[in-house]
Amino acid sequence: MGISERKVREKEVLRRKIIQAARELFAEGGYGNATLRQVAQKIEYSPTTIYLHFENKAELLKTISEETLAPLADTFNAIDEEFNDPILTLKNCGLAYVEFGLRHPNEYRLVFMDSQGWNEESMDLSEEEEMPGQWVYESFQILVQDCIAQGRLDPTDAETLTQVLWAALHGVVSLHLNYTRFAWIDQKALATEVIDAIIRGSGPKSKIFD
Amino acid sequence: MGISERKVREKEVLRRKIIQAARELFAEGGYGNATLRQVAQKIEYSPTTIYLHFENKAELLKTISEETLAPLADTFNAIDEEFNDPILTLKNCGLAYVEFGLRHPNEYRLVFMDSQGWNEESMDLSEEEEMPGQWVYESFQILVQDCIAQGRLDPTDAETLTQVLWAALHGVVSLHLNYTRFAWIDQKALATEVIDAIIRGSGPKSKIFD
DNA sequence: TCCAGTTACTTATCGTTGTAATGTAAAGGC
DNA sequence: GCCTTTACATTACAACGATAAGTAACTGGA
Repeated sequence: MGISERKVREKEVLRRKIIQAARELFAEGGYGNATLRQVAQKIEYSPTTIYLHFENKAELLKTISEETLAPLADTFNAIDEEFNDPILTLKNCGLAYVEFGLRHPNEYRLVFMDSQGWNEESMDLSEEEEMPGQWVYESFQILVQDCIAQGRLDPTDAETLTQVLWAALHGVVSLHLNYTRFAWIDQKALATEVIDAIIRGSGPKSKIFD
Repeated sequence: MGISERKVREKEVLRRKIIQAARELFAEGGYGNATLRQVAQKIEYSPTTIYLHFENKAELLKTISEETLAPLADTFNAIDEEFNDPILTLKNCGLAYVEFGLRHPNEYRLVFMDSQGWNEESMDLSEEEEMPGQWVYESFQILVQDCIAQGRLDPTDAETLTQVLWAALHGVVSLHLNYTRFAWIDQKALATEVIDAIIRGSGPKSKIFD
């Protein structure tokens, strides 16, 4: 019964074409400026065809954003294997996070800044379901716990420290995306300094991190 | 010639009515969900009348947001006078910033997160004009410089430290607004810890801040 | 081989949005 | 008393996301 499988494959191909076209338009003009009609025109299908593959515009964009953001998890894993030191891993993951966010501004916006559009009503995240991008928090939490377990960070509260760290890193990306023309110091230097300051400020009292 | 002055006054009254109505709708359903037609209906004028007072929807919302955010400057000044200690002032201004952002989520979003919509094209911020909300940075910069001047913070780079601090504080607000149902620790505790960690991590080596 | 049903689309359409062009009634100035 | 300006309303438009109603091709069973 290879025919129906070919159909499934072909359907998947069109789905990929939609995603690809949307991704490009989306990257050019940003989230709000991309329209379904433009996407449709780019792939030479009618606008309504998109609705056969995605519930609505929000779901299409959500799909794209999550797909784009997924590789960050791999990057985290690669860093984890490269460095044996948990503090160094934490630092480099933080840097990677910021760099990644700035390299994918539209997707970052959608997942970490614009979730208003689909978090409550249009998308139906049932009560305790995870918000998109929330796995980033959990990744950092594990790293922080590692640091505490090795006595490299103050063991009072892993949760608090993780939230502090994520907030600070997100702040760097978020402000950069918003104030693109502001006289920021070098982004990598800023990210580094943010992480270092927090790690220094959260280290065990007896031992100064260098 | 009191007649034309009355006219000006009446025009100002209508402008205030528009702003007030828009502010309410805006606060209820958020930025994107408020429509000019709803605003018009609320004040019992035609939709196009709004265009006699504001260039477009973006300018109306920008006006509202900046008006809402303005009192924060007064709060900063009040804090500055209440505490003589620059570190304490910095800490409390940071806390006030976070609290303010969370109390005015829509306006905060517009100024500090959604500026994409009007920063480059639709609004004409000529080359070196300030972005809205940028004064916050300058306020913090002055406070950081005060701390450095008194030897309470590491004097290497006021600019870097200010950016670190602002990014971290913004991150707290921004993430809270985006992940409203996330299991955040108490917002005030988080903000406090963010500021403390950074101040601790940026203090002069000889002296531990308490 | 025929035909009912499904699949994968398109076309036509709806309601809503921001906004521009045009119309209009009242008031002010000469 | 006429002309212009002011301060609105009315009408209209293009574009949007989304739905409903077609339609042509293909499929599977009798």
